Amino acid sequence: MTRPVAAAGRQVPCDKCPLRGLDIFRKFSPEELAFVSDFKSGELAAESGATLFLQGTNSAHVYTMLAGWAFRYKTLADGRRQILNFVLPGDFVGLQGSIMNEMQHSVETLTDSVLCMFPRDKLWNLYTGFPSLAFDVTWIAAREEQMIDEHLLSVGRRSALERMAYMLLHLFERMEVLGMAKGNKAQLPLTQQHLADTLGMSLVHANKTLRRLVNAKVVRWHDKTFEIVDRDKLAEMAIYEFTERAPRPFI
Amino acid sequence: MTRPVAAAGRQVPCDKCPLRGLDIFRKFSPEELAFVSDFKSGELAAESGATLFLQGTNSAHVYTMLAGWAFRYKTLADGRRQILNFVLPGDFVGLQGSIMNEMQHSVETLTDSVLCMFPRDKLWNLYTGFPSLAFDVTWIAAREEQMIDEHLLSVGRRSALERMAYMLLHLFERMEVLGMAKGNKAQLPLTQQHLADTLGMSLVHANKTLRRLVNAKVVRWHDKTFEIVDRDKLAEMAIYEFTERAPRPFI
DNA sequence: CGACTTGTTGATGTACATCAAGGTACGTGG
DNA sequence: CCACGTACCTTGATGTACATCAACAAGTCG
Repeated sequence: MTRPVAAAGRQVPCDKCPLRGLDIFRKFSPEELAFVSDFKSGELAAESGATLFLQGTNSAHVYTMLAGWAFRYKTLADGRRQILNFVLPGDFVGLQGSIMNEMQHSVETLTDSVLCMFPRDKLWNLYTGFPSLAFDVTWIAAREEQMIDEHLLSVGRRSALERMAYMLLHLFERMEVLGMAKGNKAQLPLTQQHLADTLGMSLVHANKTLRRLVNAKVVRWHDKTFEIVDRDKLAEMAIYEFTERAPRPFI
Repeated sequence: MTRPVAAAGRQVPCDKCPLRGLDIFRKFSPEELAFVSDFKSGELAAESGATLFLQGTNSAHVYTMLAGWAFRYKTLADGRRQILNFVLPGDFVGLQGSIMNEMQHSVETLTDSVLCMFPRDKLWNLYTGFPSLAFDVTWIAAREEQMIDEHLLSVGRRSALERMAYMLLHLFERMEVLGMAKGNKAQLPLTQQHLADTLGMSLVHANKTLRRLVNAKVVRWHDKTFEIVDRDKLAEMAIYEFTERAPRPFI
């Protein structure tokens, strides 16, 4: 289940970061870029299934996902698991553990992944030296909260079918802006068990709900290839409300 | 339903803020206090049932709750409502709308309330001038996320009875640290409809679930007075895991 | 080759929603 | 004062969306 995590030396310099080019990220000034490059202490290569953080512990590092998928989750004492959100390239991991003292959730990789490491004790330098970056950090925390809010609405008030439709569309749109989708297709490295634990339903019911979407010719999903066949219908089934994803406003 | 909101002139100076004394808040330096005093542009007196923010709009202000209760919620197009969290004294309201461009949730008061107003366009001064306060803002965002995470776990994976027990205990503990509880009693300004919309269940089922807790002599609740009769049993039913609530670590 | 993971489907049970009705307490205007 | 409306709480009857149990199929990996 939990496999070891290997730390690797530094490889991708921040000015060559492949994510920077995407227009969902604002442009950094040379000074910001220099600071971030210095802030970054290395890279972490984790294989699929690795536990990056464990509920109740703390860590000396914050990470950003450079390449790969992970998920945040919480468990109850008897093993019931709730997946809170998925971590895609560009997302923070472990911020909560650096701001508070202790992580209240766990994080596990879904694929072989590479993460950028930032030492926790230098986070304070970011706040004192680069308010624009500090604002970015808050922005990221607010966006994460926004996603969980919507997810909570789903689990609390949407039916299983609506929830499933919403989550698939939501994930697909996140992948699209990252350039991880090709047309209406994308690689989703999830099992149905992950989907079930995300949507707060049983594995069997997740399967049957997904089948309904497939039978209705709204989506396709074979091996790890996911395809949206009828996007409008999917959005309608999801009671989806489009929300603008503006890049953060300052400088 | 939605009643008007009245803005009042400034009344409570920050150095006399009744919340400051609570030990869940760190002490401010004189400089920080002076900045916050200047940042605060006035107070807002809202009566019970007032809509402070509406999903999809934005606002020129951020608020902190000075006295009173409110709740954050989202609705689906057909009216289904999910309450995301409750706002108690000391909590931020509307931060998301100031960091992002638009609020993705609504906020409504549960009681007559007084809020401190802070103009959105001066939030940036806080980041440039007072990194310690900027860090506080991020800390608050992280704490809010932590609460929603736990709530999502509840709605997704706890049974109705467990959820009810968890929420009552959680709210009671939040009130305790704010000095709003007397022994095992506290004033909860909620209706069962609010509880149902918080816990993602129907009003009828919320009533029956609550009755079960009352019949088991675990809690009492008459008029708006809530009482915990058997705290250990309530915690056990909630699958409650105690989490340290340390004040924020820096300075 | 068996052992394991992942997906699939039907049968059965149950936790929940929905519907319906009635109760108390409050207000209002007559 | 009563009649009326409204907000909130309560309880029983019925329906259904979901969970659980069980079995099997296909792929993969040692």
